[in-house]
Amino acid sequence: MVPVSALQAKAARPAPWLDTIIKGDCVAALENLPDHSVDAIFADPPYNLQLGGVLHRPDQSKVDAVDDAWDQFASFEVYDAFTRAWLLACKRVLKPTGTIWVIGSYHNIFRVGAKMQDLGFWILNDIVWRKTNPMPNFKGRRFQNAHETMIWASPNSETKGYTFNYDAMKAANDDVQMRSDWLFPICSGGERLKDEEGRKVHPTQKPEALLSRIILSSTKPGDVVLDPFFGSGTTGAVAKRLGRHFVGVEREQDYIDAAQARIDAIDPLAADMLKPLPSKKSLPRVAFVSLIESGLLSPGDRLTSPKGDHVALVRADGTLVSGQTAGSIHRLGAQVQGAEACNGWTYWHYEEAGKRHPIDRLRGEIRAATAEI
Amino acid sequence: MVPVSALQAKAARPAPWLDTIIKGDCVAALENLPDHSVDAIFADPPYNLQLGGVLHRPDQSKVDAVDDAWDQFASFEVYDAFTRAWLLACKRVLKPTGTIWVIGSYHNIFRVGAKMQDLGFWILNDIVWRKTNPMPNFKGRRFQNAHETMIWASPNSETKGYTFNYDAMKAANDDVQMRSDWLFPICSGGERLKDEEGRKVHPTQKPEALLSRIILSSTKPGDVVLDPFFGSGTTGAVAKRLGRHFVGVEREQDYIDAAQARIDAIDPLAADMLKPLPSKKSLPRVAFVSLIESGLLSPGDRLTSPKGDHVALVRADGTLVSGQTAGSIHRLGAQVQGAEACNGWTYWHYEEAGKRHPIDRLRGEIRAATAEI
DNA sequence: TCACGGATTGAATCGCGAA
DNA sequence: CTTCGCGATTCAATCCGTG
Repeated sequence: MVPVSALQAKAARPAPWLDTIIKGDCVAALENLPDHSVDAIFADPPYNLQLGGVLHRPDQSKVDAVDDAWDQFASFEVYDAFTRAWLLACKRVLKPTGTIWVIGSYHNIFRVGAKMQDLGFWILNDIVWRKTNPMPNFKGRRFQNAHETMIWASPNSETKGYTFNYDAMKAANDDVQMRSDWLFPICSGGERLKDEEGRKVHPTQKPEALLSRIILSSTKPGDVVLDPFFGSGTTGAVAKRLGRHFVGVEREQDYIDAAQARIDAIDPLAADMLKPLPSKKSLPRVAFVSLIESGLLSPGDRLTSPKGDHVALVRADGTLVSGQTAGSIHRLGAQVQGAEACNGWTYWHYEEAGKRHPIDRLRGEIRAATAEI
Repeated sequence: MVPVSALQAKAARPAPWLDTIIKGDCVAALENLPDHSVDAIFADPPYNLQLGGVLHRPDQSKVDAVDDAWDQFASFEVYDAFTRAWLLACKRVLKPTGTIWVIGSYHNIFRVGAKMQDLGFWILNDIVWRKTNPMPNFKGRRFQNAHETMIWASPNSETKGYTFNYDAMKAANDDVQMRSDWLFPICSGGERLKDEEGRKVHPTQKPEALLSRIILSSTKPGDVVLDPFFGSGTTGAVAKRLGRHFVGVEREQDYIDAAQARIDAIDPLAADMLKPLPSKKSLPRVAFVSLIESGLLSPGDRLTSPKGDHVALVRADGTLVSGQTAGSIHRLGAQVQGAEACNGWTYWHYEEAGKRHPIDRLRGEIRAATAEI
């Protein structure tokens, strides 16, 4: 039997694979990770591009296409088997409350998405990355391919408990909900990793802005983000900067070297720059009765619906009464509307200086008086 | 043996299904159409939404969800079999030079796209319909689902000969290539079909603007457009207005009645409003030698590369000579650059008033002098 | 007739934790 | 395991009634 002290030491010691790049094939390498050990996954698998010959621009320059060995598959069947294998490995290491992001183009994303559904992943959104500066269609035979597609999914249809920083996304988007179409430039300029001869290190390096939104939307500080196709390490770089842990898997030593150097140069942001915008649910709970106890409301006070067409009286025990029926602020609000549910805090209003205000405002006063900094 | 005159009469008589709505299941109904008989297909199949209970808005009103019987499938397997069947039927009736459009959401589009690839369709683009006014995410648990996806494909990987009105799309897009992300409002207002009680006739009526861009981009006037899930008939209405023929297949009589009345009320646009923008390739061909024949160039004239670093002389037979080598404007242009191919019309320049101009300008003068209106 | 405000609505896989 | 209480949650556009 293992002594308790040893167990405690083990629990306290961080996993050896945390914040490292594991060299090897993604399915084999993931066997080093326990079940349900990562909070989020970003996967940028080979797109299985099926290119014909060499493509030239109108000025005769050659398009530097993705023709690397790792993007070559003999058939759809082979690609599907590959997809199934890495998705299963990812599903095993992903926490039930975690989520996975997969990016692809029309060459592969339909096969990947269908396989994800077959394996029980539950799609939460498909997100379109609209490129500000996509490559033109040189032959003029199709529309300019100006976007890529990401699938955001839960590992099963019991989607309870996954992280979505709704309020942060909304605040970042001028206080309206973040949409499923995102606009970003492709990775270029100083952000693009180059070797000594100025050649790009990786043909499909993803922009940090894209990973930043992904990580900020669906993980919390301290979470572990896995990237099974680590490449040039954008996921690791952004995770480190944003105070998240990363694990990368990559087969090619050149990519590993470049990614490691890149990540080593990253300074994480200060913790107070990463403090998540508190969701309303995470605010301390205030019982309605404490408004009475603190004197903000008194028994017998008159509350109304937003338009004043329903009236209720405050009782000393923190219930409301309206006509023959009494109940909590929520139940009575639902009842007078004939609705199944109601947020009593925003439904019931009190009057002050001739104006109606929701009692949520009084709750805010209590919270402010007891707030931590 | 059928007399020749009967064959001719048959050829002259339009097919009985042209510009009609065929009632019935799409696979069975398409058996009425011969092989390779339609130029384009727009398919808006059931999305297979898998909704939980009722969804309420923050104001407690109920969301009118798509819960029609035609969108119910027992499993992914059943949906896949359904998809395979109608795609095969479509593939048979589609001309080899025709193309197919399929629209869907993340619920079904990945399965549909994978099945299309399995059946040998060759994807030309995936197109994102970005909605200006999508429904919000009421619970704040996901990103606002603000787009749908369309797949544009050729029936096989020999994609030669399909219609893509590149220049018209480019001209319509402020003279830059049309991208793969399109912005349109959802169908509402006066365009949305309503019954006598003001209820929407069809839960998922598509906007005419969307079909208009599809038809204008990938068909020619007089082409036949098939819609195997005709619904409220947007495809037929837009096809008729744009001078294309349509065929619809629809199971529900209510939808057929509404669609037929809608189409009957459409006035086709005048033919000269539909004249396609001539693509550059379809402009009358001009032989280089005709520039000499018409006196715009003379034998012995000096042509240069765009930067003046290569020089060639015009010969009377319409070839160029540079140093030891001679050849067409295209071959010699490629040769002096060490390139495989070259557009000699834009590569070779003549000098006028101290400025260099491509000889394409002289070609333009010849075309203008012989142009039709 | 126009301006303004309130009501309605659209392909939606839409909560969480304590008891 | 289920049940139940708490209470969080919407954007753009059209339509309609009122002044």
